[in-house]
Amino acid sequence: MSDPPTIDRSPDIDRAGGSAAFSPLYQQIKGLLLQGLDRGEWKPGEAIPSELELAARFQVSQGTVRKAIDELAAENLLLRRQGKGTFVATHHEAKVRFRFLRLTPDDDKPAVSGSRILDCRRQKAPADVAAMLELRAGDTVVNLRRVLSFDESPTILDDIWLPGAAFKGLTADLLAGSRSPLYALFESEYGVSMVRAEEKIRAVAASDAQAELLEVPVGHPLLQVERVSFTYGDRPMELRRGSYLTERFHYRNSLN
Amino acid sequence: MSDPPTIDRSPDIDRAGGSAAFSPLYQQIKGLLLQGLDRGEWKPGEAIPSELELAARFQVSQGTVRKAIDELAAENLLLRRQGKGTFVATHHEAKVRFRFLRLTPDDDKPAVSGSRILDCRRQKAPADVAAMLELRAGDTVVNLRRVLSFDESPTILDDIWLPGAAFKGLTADLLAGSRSPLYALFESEYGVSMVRAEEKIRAVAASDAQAELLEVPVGHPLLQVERVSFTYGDRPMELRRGSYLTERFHYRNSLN
DNA sequence: CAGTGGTCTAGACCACGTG
DNA sequence: ACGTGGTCTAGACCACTGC
Repeated sequence: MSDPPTIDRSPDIDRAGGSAAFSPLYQQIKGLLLQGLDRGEWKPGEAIPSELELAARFQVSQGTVRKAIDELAAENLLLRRQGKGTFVATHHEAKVRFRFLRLTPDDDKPAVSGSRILDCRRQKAPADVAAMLELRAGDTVVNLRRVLSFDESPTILDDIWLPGAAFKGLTADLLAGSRSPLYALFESEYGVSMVRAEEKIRAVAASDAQAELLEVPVGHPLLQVERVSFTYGDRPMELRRGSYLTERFHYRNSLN
Repeated sequence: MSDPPTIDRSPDIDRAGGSAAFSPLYQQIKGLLLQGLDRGEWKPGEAIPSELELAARFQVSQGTVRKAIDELAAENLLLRRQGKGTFVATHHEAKVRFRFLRLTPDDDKPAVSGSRILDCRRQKAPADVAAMLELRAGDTVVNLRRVLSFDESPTILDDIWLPGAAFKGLTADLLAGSRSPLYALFESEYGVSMVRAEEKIRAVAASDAQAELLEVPVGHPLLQVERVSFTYGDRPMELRRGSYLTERFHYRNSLN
């Protein structure tokens, strides 16, 4: 049944090169939990075992498991709900979605949104894309382009690149028939959970193509957001280049 | 000496309206520590008392103090240093500064920076500024405008508004003679610690005035960042409207 | 060596959600 | 009534810093 996984309880002796790498127990537990998440042992939205159960499985105290879970919850990988259990975060919840969707209406109106797929094709990765997704030159990628509209007016242009190996069978038709956000679909259909992202933001002038799609003059200022998204082992799984119209929307950010 | 401050240990009975507001002990301790920080009992850069000392003072266990400090450290108000103590965060450390300075060179070169003060005057707050700083219409504010250059080329235009009451005696001369970042100066000279900020980001076209100062054509795309910064009690203490040139720099952001 | 924060444990009890 | 996470405690020991 529960083979207690490999845990190193040695208190600092017997390590290569003196006091090299000291890893607290709870960090090791955290690592084991991360492996479980990565392996899909517990799926997004599901509950993980209770703290006492994990403590028994890993042969540590409840407090140690608790501290491991605390960190994963702080990183938004897990979600604690008192009285119910601890759940794997999922992009199907609005709360998680808002962490990645930073463009918001100036007046906080709801705004009806629509997505139009321009293109969805598999091809060899351009050099820059391959580098950012940590692929080998020539590996296959999926390139997806779309326009998002709010209240019928085109507002976001997305140019998305995904590793081909992980997203077999992703087609424009499949996307068109989906009402859920992209990351939710990645999660449910391809088992890829986006957990963290890095963005680089610039102001640029709209190109001819962009201008036409967004229905603004050429040269119109656009907010350009280049995002790399990561799954569980800090493995990059998406490169997204977004161009936003910011006349009635803005990108919100909090500095803590 | 140490009057143990008011702490409510009642376990949920005797509260108005049933199970209204339950506040754990460690949250109350956190509140007391926040008050101490706000009052300036411990200044930025200084150490706060040790966990054991605080536990004795507040009549709780070390673990409870620890949990309070953990949260304040997670919010970057305090900084723990093993073996040394727990310190009040300060904008004089590079680490803190980077949390608020998000514009970075595309190639991570150092880049020599310079600041030129355009203007620094006291005046009655415009309505929008008053609202965002939670001042009364007609209260005095300080308006500060400056250009920041990197490697001699003007890159950032700042239009900064501060509550006049808290920043008495702030002049262009004083600013010109300072080599430290603005927030470090606010901290040392005026006892105002910026702790958190909210930003709204847009792409806009450069106005005549902006174009001239940044040495670009009128209409050139600029990244416009409107920031409200807060001190300890979530009290807004600065409104900053920045316009950034993003040809050789970008605004970096992490989504967690 | 003393003092600080960091880890780990064990146990008691509370608050919440669901039967 | 039960199981979950949440709080609080007390004590032992470890790791880091500085005298």
